[in-house]
Amino acid sequence: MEETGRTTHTLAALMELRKRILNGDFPGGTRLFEVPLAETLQISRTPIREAMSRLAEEGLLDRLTNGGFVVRSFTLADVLDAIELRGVLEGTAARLAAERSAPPAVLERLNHVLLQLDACFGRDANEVDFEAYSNLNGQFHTLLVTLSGSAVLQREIERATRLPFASPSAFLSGRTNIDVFRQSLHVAQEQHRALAAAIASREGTRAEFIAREHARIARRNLEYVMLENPELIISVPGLALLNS
Amino acid sequence: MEETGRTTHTLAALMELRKRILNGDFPGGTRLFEVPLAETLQISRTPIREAMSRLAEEGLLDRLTNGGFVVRSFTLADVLDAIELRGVLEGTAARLAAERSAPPAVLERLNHVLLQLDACFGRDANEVDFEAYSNLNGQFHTLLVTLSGSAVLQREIERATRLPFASPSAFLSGRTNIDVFRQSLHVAQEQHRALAAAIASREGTRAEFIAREHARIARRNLEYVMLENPELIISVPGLALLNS
DNA sequence: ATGATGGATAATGTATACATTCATCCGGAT
DNA sequence: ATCCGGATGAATGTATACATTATCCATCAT
Repeated sequence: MEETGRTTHTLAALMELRKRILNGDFPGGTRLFEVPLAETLQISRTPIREAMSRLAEEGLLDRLTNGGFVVRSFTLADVLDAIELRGVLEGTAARLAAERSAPPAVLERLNHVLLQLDACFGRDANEVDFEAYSNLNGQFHTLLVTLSGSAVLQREIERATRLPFASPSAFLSGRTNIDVFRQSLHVAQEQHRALAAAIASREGTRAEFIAREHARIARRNLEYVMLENPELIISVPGLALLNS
Repeated sequence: MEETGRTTHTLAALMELRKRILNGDFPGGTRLFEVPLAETLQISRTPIREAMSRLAEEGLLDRLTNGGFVVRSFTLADVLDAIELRGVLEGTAARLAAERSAPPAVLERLNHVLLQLDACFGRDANEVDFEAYSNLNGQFHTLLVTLSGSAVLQREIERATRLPFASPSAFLSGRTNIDVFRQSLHVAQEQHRALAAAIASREGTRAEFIAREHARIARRNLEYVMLENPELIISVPGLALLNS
């Protein structure tokens, strides 16, 4: 066989199918058939099956009762619930981090990220290094989960945030560098600070609810997109698979 | 091929492997190899792979980076966290049920189950129809999730609850009809009543925290087993795969 | 002695032929 | 006209041969 970039056919199919699904090439509810996909991707049915199985694990496909897969379909309510769910889970991570003594070394790293996030803002309120912020924001959320000290929770949070629109950086991609989003970053960063402070001083309930509210920024951004700027839908990762 | 009871080899392998894992035949961390399993189960590697893929989806197996699967291993802390996580998720379901107007018809069904649960208790405090209670308890928890009206949440709760020791009926199997557990049912049922009342009167926060506390009955039962009655470990579904 | 190297072995990855199942439609009997 | 039943096709299920890769161990050079 030819080299396809030093990877297995399964992984190639996985990435290609994921890309197409997130891109909206297959509307929600579309059934994916092995044979045509195998022909399209020029590989056999075996790695296609394996890839679809993993996409079901990711939550992008649903298994049919009598075999086969369909693209999972998401209503706006589903996406809002997925965001709320992330808030609940991250809130739990924050609470546990506060209740159980979070390791000082990791807390230190969290504060370091906090300072770096501060540095993303310029003197002018509208001046923000969007790219750097997005990257550091991801680090902050990862550290928060680590701080909880719960492998089980970490696993489920990673799972829930694998749906791109439920990820903490859903509205932070380069493609969505938009006034409204940029301005929300000041609020978000203040929440980051409060969250770190609450964890450091063992205020579990405070930490939990700050994290929930923090996730709701994404909810507001989503509502803005849907109601006032629908042409942005295609710019937000994963929103292409919103149906109806 | 021979008939093996009107099902596919994949499903047969799935059920058999699940049974063996939950039974503790493969200690946590054991790597499962396709070839020996295929020989043992008298089928080819293909359905074995498919079955293992689904067990990874269930959270019983972990994928290795370079292919292959290992039995997931759980520490006591992991099990406690899984129970806490169920509490958090069911709490969220309860809160949403309260906040969003739960359909009266479903609320009615919840109250009906509540009455049936009451009927499981005899005049003597120690007299409980354990089997019926267990069954109705499952219905109650299912209805609670339905009441939330969130398909996304329902999906994740079903997922989290697929680990048997994190299920609402983990300590309610016929094999664990034990004084300590039986007595906890009175407290549990009082929480069921309070939960239904809180939802009916739209008290979201109250509902959320009752549900969390409700899950912690399982935590207490687990601690009892571990500390005071370790020989019961094998009687509680799934606890066999606790390691260390 | 130690580290690199290479090959044997054993595992998963892949293609493909064939089996089975399920839905659909057509035709005939009532 | 309607219902039942079998043919048909298209889909997944399964077995298996072969390809590829990873790992371990022996061996050699330093």
